[in-house]
Amino acid sequence: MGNSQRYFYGKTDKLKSRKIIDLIFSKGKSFSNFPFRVIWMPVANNAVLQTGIAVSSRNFKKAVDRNRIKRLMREAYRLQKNELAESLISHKITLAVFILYIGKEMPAYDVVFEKFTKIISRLIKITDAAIEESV
RNA sequence: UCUAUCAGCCGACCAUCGUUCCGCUUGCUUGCAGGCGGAGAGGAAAGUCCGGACAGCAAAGGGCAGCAUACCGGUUAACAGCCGGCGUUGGGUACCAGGUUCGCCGGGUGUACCAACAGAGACAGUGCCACAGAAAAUUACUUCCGAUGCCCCAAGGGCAGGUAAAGUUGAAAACGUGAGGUAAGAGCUCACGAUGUUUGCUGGUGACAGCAUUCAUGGGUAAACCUUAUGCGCUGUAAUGCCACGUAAAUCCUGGUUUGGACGAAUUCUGUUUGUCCAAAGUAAGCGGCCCGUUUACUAUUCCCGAUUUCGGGAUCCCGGGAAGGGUAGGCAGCAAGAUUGCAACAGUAAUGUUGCAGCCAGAUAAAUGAUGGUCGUUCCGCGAAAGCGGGAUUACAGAAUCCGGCUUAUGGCUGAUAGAUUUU
RNA sequence: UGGGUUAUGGUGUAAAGGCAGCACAACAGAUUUUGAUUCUGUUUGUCUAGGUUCGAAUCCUAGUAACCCAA
Repeated sequence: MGNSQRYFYGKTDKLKSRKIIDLIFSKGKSFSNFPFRVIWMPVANNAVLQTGIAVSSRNFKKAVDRNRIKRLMREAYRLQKNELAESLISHKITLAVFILYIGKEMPAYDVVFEKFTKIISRLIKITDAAIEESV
């Protein structure tokens, strides 16, 4: 790492393991910031921060719309997640996060971007608090 | 200009950041990070409605059941697709005769036009056809008649009986019109016509068409059962094979024979024990429904009880089958060169096929192909005589998931070709 | 990805091809000083589009929506 000016969201940064996803959904903690719902949990893993993204096919029947929303979410996350990663590195924990879109209408990119800034700052706050508790 | 059909295309470039795969390269922690280069959604990728390829079920046999298809010929790997033809129905148009209130009306025939057709069989059989109506398929309500027979008997009437021409109903009513015939009637007979059937001839590969002939005329429904013909074994790439990790080598249920023959061995030697092979029966499993047929297996240690050569019952071990349950959620192959794409020539009415040349064209797996800005192009709105200026949009339907051939459904705009209609010259 | 089932008033559910019912709900009226209960009446429907048939909720074809299963 150390090159924090660059904004990657590659293969290793994505949460792909079925095992961890099942674990996170059954035992992880969550909060909502409409139209998003965030599920997170500290997990022992090789990567510092892994994030998954999903849109319900119940709310969006067409694959085109689901892909569109996921692309917007990925873009917003990619540009803002470095702050969170740095905080995690300084605290020396690894985190798994899963973000769901629970709205029922197509979002605009500006709204998604603003919501993600709030989500990221809240995640940083929460992890700091958790570390202090455990210490 | 509009409509229909067919074919083609859906913005271009630059900058910044990013994404999946491949190749080269640098670094080391040997599978990760950086750099450079290349490739990266569709006509329907969709629905999953058909047909195949491919894989597994040992091999994929026969019959029944089940499912699908249904005019003919061609095409194809195959198809319920496609192409060409045949027939039926409807429309249009032309002609013919008729009626007319001169506006037109209904009928018949032909056709090189257009459209639709689940377009085999209702003369193999069974079922069904509400309400209405006499009657919905061997029937008779109102009628008509009562020649024949019987009764009252002058006329005439009644009954038995005959009849289905006329009437009403209905979606559908027992070939149509005319004449003969009769007691009244009836294809009962005849003429013309309609429809079907038998046989023959001609043309056509064939569906079929034309002509002659024979017999008939009792509706509809097979997207009711069914009959005939043809085809189909079942399951699907999350199939399947391999590697790694891990669990349960646990639990429950069930099966693990009999007879005969040949050859050999042992022995207490004409009887026992045992090995191999063959045959028959039996049991189990497979050929995913059933039957036939067929294939494979029937290898087993020790102990206890009854009985005491044989045998019966039970437990344990081993093997086969099944049930429920436990574990894994990682990787590789399948998996991207093919019924392939483009162009040309040839064969064919066409669908399509053959040959030649050139090309390699997505491969993800919580699932890549994106975001921002600018210029140009396209288009919309407003102002304006115009040049132009300002603002907006950059699009419809829609996102690969094993791969192909079709079908169906959703779809905005632009370009070209063909056909038709209208207007102007 | 592959396979299957269903669709009938606002809700739950019946109906051999022949008048589309039942219960609850809603609304109105009666009873009651008022409300509840009870009684009477009314409204609202075969998922959509074609086809077969004289006639379709039912049969056939295509579509739409909802649900379920395999791992």
